[in-house]
Amino acid sequence: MPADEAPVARRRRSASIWDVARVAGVSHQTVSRVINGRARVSDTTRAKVLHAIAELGYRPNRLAQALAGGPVRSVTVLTSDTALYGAAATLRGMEEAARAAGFSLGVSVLEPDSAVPDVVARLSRPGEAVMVIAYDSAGVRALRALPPDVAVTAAVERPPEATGDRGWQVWLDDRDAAGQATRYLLSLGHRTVHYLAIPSSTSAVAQRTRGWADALDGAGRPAPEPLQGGWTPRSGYLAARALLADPSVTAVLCGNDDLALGVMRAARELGRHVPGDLSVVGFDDTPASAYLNPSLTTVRLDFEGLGRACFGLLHKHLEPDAAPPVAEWAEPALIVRESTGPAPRPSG
Amino acid sequence: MPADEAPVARRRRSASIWDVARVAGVSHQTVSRVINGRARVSDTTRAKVLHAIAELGYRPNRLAQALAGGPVRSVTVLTSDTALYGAAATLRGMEEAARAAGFSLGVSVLEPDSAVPDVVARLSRPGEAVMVIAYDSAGVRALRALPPDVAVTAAVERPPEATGDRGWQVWLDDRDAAGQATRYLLSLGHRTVHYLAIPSSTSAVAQRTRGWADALDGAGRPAPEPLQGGWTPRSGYLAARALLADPSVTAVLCGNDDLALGVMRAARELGRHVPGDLSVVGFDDTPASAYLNPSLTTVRLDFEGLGRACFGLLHKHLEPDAAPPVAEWAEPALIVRESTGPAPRPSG
DNA sequence: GGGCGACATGTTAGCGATAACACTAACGCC
DNA sequence: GGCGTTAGTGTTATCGCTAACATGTCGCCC
Repeated sequence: MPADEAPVARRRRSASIWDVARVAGVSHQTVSRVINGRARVSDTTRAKVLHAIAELGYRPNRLAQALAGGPVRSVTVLTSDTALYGAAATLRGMEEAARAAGFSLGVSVLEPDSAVPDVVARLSRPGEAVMVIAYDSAGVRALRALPPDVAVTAAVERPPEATGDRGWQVWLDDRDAAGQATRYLLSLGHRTVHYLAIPSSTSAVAQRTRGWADALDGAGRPAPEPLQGGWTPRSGYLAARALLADPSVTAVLCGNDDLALGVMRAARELGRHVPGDLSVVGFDDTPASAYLNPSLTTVRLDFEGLGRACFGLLHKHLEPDAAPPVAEWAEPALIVRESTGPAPRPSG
Repeated sequence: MPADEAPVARRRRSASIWDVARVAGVSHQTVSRVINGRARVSDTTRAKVLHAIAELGYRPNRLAQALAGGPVRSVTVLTSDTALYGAAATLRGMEEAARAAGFSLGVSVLEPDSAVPDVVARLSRPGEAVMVIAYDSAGVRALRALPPDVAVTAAVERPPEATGDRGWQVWLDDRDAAGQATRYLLSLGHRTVHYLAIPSSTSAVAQRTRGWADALDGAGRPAPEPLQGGWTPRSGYLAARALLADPSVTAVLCGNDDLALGVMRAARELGRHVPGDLSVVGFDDTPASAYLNPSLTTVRLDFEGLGRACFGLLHKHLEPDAAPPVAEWAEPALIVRESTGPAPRPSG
């Protein structure tokens, strides 16, 4: 009985390298050579094969290519929350660079509590190439958990201690920028600067916190206890409701722009004018920050460039000869806008 | 030369199903049975195999699994600009649902000008499962270009004309919400409502535009020509600089929150108070919108739910028996905040 | 006690490609 | 003419896995 007549729609198998070979009247290996172009094939043969490929609508099966030991050209990104600007922008940069290099990208999101074996199980094969966006503790944990047989580079919040690790990690040197922002606020006459931190990725003190504290220290100013915030505007809002009860607080540096947004909202509700009574500085320079009311003074961070570089690093390791040199990314830079101003004159 | 150490995987071939079989003293097929759990294996044998797997740190190679005809459980998402809130949030929803179902997700970003064959070439194998985020024309083009052998579902801006297509597309029914927002503004006493549109995905009139125009029509009000905006705050800002020169404009409905942000900025610079002189409504309800100054009246769109549903649909198609029913997503809803208010009394 | 299922397992044949090697024909050189 | 070289092509093995079929081995029933 012809199987064709079955009512069930049969999945017409699409063309394989063998079909192309048959149509072109050559061996499958010759087809492979034409596809990969790394061995010599005569022009007439090549033309026949290309013709057959077009006729059959043949596309190489990447799974089979990879299995058979061909170059893999696919990378998995491990990241935690893509709702966060930094992670999302980094991912964009990675994607862009990967696409430019002809790599395809897989994305796997880490839950705050995802177990290590789970993470490892997501990788599709041994030797898998991975990039980790490790700005928070989930990312850092995942990075540590990766088995030694995976090729990995990472975008991290702070430079690793071990020098051996530095080669395959990239980060934004925002310590300096945090200091710069702090000094800028002091120069406006603020007695001190309060810091509302984003959650840190490790137990160590974050770079931004360090930069802020060092700048205060350098100026001989008291460094208040840094406040621990979250990532969201809401979290900044809640923290600021408490913080701004203290009238001596006139300048707040925030770990990201979302926190700063929440802080400005809280200030408004408490009748504190920004920048008249309170100066606010953010981190990230999200696209919205220039349009806020008031527009936000912030530190521009080149997450996309970092993402591109992270991929570039990985590419370099996977294909040392083919990969272009790893591009630089921009240094963090303070962007002064409307949310900062001279310290208020003490009333009375 | 210590730089070599980190990311490059030690090329020691990792354990295969054969190694496990040897260690456990069974055939490789029995190992396959244990892994997939869909055939009977005695408890003692299973225990031996599991022990061997643990001992060797064996992980199945998904490429080989897929190639050999096993279930594939991986999906590629085609999207254009992940910097846009709608696309990013949809992607998050898809990712979340895919992860919950044990699928892995590939992401491929469409350039505005990416050629059709390019897009098709990105798919890793025939029969690939694909989701398309088709809120803009690049997405719609990609959707149309997909060859018939790929399983595809899509999140689209507006319902397809052909009823046959409806089964595998999902969309947010925002026409009604646009009407609701428009009627709300009219109820505040505004004579009419201007509309600043996001770029539309097709040549047809977008749902939001329809909803807005219909509401004005239903109220017997003149419908001004809709303004064509882009996606960014800057684009809203520029459009509004021109629009707000006309003092009769008292209410603006914007195609997304970013445009609204730009409009509010322009209003401020032009000395127009929001909401006193000008009411502004957005679309999306981005996380920031509640914290803006003034906080933004907007239409909440459940992009994440839509993304989850889009995956659910695909899952249903790929594994009709195993897939759970496709979850509902929330209806668009108008969220009234501070950026809208009574129409200004005509001066003089 | 022989035949028949059910169960548990092994064996073989692919999936669609690449790698390694073998082979053929044309060419140059002495 | 003999012989090595090289370009072009075919043959075979292999990647790690699953599907389909083959092979035992029980226990059960007539």
